[in-house]
Amino acid sequence: PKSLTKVLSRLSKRGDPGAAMRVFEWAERGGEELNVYHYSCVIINLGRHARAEEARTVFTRMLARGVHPNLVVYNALMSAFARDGQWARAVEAFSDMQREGLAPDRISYNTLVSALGRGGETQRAAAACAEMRTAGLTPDHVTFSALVSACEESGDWEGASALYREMGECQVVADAVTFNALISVCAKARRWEEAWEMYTEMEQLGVKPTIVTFNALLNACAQSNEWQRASDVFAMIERASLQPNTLTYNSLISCYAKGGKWDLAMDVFWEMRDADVIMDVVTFSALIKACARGKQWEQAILVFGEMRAMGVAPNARTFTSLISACERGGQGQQALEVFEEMRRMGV
RNA sequence: UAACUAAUUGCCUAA
Repeated sequence: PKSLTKVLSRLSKRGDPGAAMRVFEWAERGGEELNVYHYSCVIINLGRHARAEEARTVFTRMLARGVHPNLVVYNALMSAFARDGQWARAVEAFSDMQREGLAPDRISYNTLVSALGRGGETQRAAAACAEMRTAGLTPDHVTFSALVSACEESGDWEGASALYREMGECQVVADAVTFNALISVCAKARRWEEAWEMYTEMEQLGVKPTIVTFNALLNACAQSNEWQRASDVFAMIERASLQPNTLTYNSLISCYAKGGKWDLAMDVFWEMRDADVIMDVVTFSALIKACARGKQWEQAILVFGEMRAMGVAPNARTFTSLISACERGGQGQQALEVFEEMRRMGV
């Protein structure tokens, strides 16, 4: 039974929801004694992929089999709803859990706060945090990070920095994820100065930045049109002994796309190729956008061709940028052809 | 910067 759990959890960590599911169903059919650990693995796995309905189905099947759900199962179910954007159903699961006589723990509250935050319900998220205190649990760095992230959608950087101050008052120590979230809020609010301030604060406190930190800073450059600073931020990555990833390069390309620097964006593309970093649909869409803004429709078409050659499937956003590139270049006929190709591809 | 622990919570990109 323990080894079956290990297999299930390993399969889900490798990001293969189908495989874990098949193993689970095979074990179920084989008359294997399935316990709460097995069910939780599957629910967690489905939840990670925002497949809330299936998670819910497994949950009911578990009840039908007479296996009693514990806190972990309820927390996982809430998380599944949260990822699927169904905060109301996460709240419902939270009440169900209480009705079953289970006392929500810190993770339950954190999951609830996160579910509400993702749903843009910042007021309710704050209320959940207050309720957590009433229940005798103290919010931790995870709670605060979730609350900070809840400020991102609205770009409420002032609310986020108020939370940061509150953390200090509560003696909760901010970690890298907290700072990354803070930087992201500033990025969203197009506040480069504040984003940079958060980074320096982080450095002063001796909190080690991660690649996400630099990705968020690069995004802050892009949003605030500070493309001149992008190469400096990028250079900091190597000094921190970190590896740039696809998101890093994509954000860097976005900096140059916003600034209309299509040639610099293309340089990033070559660098990405040399570094053997995987290029995805975002990479190419951002490049095409850079070409569009730089009035380089022919280059945009070339990039699109490269994308197809590499087997990366374009989506609606890719085509939007490509069509815009053609239109800006006064290539109405070309734009129409691109449009028709999009239709043919069923996008 | 050790290792160990059957499962659950917070961070980044192209409109």
